[in-house]
Amino acid sequence: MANLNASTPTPIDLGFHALADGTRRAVIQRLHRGEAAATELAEPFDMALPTFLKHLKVLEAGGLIRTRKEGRRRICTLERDQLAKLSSWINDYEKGWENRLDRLGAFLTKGD
Amino acid sequence: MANLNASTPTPIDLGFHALADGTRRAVIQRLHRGEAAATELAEPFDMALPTFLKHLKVLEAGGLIRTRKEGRRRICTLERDQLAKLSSWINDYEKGWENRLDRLGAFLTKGD
DNA sequence: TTAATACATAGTCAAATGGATAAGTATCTT
DNA sequence: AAGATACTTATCCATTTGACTATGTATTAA
Repeated sequence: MANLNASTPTPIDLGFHALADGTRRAVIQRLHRGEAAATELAEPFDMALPTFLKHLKVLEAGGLIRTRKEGRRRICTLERDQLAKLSSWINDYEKGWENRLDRLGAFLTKGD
Repeated sequence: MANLNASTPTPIDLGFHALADGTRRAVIQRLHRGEAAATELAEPFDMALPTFLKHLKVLEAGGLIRTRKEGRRRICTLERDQLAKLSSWINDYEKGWENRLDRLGAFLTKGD
């Protein structure tokens, strides 16, 4: 039977999921030194390119990177804000704040 | 075909994986206020007990909780060190340090 | 000592994950 | 204009995940 309680994963679910893999963490490390295109990022890994691109999508879904198209290249940059949020989840264990800040964020951006 | 490159997940893989689920994060929140038995922890969740116990195992595999048996109850306590390590992975992006500190830790505890 | 409590184990199942290959499109470069 | 480059999309496959039910075991309580 399918999971009837299934709800879409939250951004924080997706963020931590993205961090739960060595390849993806290595990409994050690399991007700390500046943005790069997909194939450049893929180069150190012994993995088919479509497989690697899936990792990039997981990172993007987790809000950890942003990507844009430049000509035929897809440039990836680190989203330091999301890294900070995930770190805060761990450290700010007054988790009431988490929800209040989330609602505040939703309020402040509701016009987008 | 099976993945021939498959290697066992690292502790940090398991740690972040454990954090990538709302039920498990709620358990962590709860344990910040003190240890508790499995069934007590399960009580707020609309989920069969064996399902919940699997979440506890994922938390334990991720090093985020420790458990012990007290009579028929299984008591769970938070492993703040592992939370700190995962947070550090995010914040200390001079990742050379990660490995050096791991080796230092191994050295300092090698007599245990 | 019987019954209730608190797990523990085993097995099933659908969906997601992480890998692959093959073939298509879009953008430079020559 | 043709070829090379850099993705992109589609499909496939084994394993893992996260849910369930059913049943077994070990403590405690009556």
